[in-house]
Amino acid sequence: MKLQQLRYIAEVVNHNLNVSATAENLYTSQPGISKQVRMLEDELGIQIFGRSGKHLTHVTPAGEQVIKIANDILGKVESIKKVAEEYTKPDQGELNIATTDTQARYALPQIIRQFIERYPKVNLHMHQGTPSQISEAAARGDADFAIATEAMHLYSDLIMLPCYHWNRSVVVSRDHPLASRSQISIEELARFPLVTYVFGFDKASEIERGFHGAGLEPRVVFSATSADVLKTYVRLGLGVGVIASMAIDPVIDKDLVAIDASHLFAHSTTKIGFRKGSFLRSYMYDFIERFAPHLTRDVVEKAVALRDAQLIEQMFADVELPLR
Amino acid sequence: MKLQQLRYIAEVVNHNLNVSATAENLYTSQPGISKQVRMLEDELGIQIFGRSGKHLTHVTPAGEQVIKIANDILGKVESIKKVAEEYTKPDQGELNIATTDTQARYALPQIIRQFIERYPKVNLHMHQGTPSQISEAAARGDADFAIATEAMHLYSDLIMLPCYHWNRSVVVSRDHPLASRSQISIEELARFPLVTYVFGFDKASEIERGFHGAGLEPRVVFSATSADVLKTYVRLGLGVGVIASMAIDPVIDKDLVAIDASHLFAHSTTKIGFRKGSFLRSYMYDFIERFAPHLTRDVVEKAVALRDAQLIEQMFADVELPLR
DNA sequence: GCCAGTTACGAACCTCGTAACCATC
DNA sequence: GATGGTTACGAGGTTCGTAACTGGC
Repeated sequence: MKLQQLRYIAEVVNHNLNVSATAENLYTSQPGISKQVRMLEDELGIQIFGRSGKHLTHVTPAGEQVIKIANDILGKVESIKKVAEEYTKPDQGELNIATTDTQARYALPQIIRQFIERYPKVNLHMHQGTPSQISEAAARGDADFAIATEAMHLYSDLIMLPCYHWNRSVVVSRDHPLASRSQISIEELARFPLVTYVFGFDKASEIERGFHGAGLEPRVVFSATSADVLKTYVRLGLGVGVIASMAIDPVIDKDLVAIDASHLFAHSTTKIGFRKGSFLRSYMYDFIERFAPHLTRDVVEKAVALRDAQLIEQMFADVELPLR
Repeated sequence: MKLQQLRYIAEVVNHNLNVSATAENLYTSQPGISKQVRMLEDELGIQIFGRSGKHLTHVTPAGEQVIKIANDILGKVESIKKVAEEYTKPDQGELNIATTDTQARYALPQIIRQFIERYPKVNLHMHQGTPSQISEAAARGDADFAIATEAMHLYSDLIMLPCYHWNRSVVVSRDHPLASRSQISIEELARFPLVTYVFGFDKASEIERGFHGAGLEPRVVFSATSADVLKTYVRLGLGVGVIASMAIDPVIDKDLVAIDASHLFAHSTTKIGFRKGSFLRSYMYDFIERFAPHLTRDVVEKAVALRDAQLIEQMFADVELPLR
């Protein structure tokens, strides 16, 4: 058994069992992978992939288990490399952050500015995507951190730590009937067409819950994943915006009126997640603490030791999180 | 980085940094290992081993971390092999049990007889040793199971599950003054020279505690690790034996008198332990359940998911364990 | 001077890439 | 016929063992 073989089977799975595509992605030849995969199967005496003729059609049950462990191994190999780099290049390395538009645009810039000032030799890469893409990137090891609000709980391979609560605001243009109001009821809001985040995406569910709790059905005429896009359509008069309060910039958005809606919808919690068993560089701990000051290295290490999502939730049950 | 290199560094550590001995043990050449170790160090850019001249003197801090992860990886490589064997040879394989004399001699024979009858193709190997040797064998992966009463908690890499409680008996020859007594007090016992397990070994501490609790100091004139040895010296009239009740055979030991001492010393708990993250073959689950019927596969899997020793202890807090 | 690790070198083996071939859609 | 996997084969590199060498105790 070779590490290379484990890499190959893991990557073949990541490429939907397409060996040619895998080869291209790994800058190697297709026959090479094909052969190593079969050699591993021969050595183990089992089929990892089911085949119809020459095509790989599915992963066998035995294969599922093997691939799961192979991914653990490959993650730990990366950990060894990171341990070494921690000694050879203390303040140098990569930091891959997978997150949503809103976080990247409104929550992270301050932190990242400070961070790159402190760690000029750390190369920072941002990966944007849907919450599930984000979580998967972290679970696969493509990203060091996943920062998002929802869907993260679906990946049991991730350690997730709560960072902060946030609320929504209703946003309208200055000439809108609601513009003069300082407070709005859910019934009033329900009369207007809404412009808000894509349902099922990041942060929609609390909005739905807010309306349903009052026996109302929201009328969403336009939805998108990015607050900037939403604001643009609010400006066009398409409807009333319901967006994260932190996504309202007093300068840029001075042509809009924002009305706090924290009494209409329950707050959401943004979390930071990373792969279980992965080694965190010192600067990664530092990043976490800059992003969420209550998540000191000690706290993070304690949470890592717990490993279980429910236990970690309990650990933070009585911690007062910041509100943004 | 090659798996072979990880194997080498792990084995060099297991052989007290003696490369020649490692090479011999792995049936390979000393220069081969030496070279691969340095190649790995070069690749990682760190020293794993500290050297004075040509001798390896110690493991560096970075090395400690790397070796820890390397062992995880090697354990998972074994898991992959076991997964494969679970499919290719369902009722076939190896079972390595590390345990103490007493368990091997009195607790296990029944179970093992049944087990080899059910699984004739499983090769069973028993490794005897002190509790710490036993735990280490399991933690290193040399043994699948560690079965012992003490010292197992020192190894955080092990999952330990409680199997049964047991008590001690006072054992004397038929002509001894105590032979006619049906019950003994701690004060009476303190008047006689004792023959019992080596202190610090398996099961001594509860005996010490029993005496100290009454403000007494036991006078141990002879100690050994094996109940059979102890009984032999009781027969010679060297002293009064205090041994595990299960180590008294009504037939073989009919020349001795055993008096229950469960009211003098708190019971001990025998545990079964195995390495965290290791894959357990079906027959291994079966073995556990035969040895401790409350440890069904479900229960074991739940405990494995908890991972933490304290949490596992809580899990069994209200379980009534059998008494032997 | 002995023990233990390093350097040097050659044989055997393995990995990988190219090219030709073949199965499935 | 296009896509994708297997077989065949040769070049290049890697690993491993033997042998000679060298630094500590």
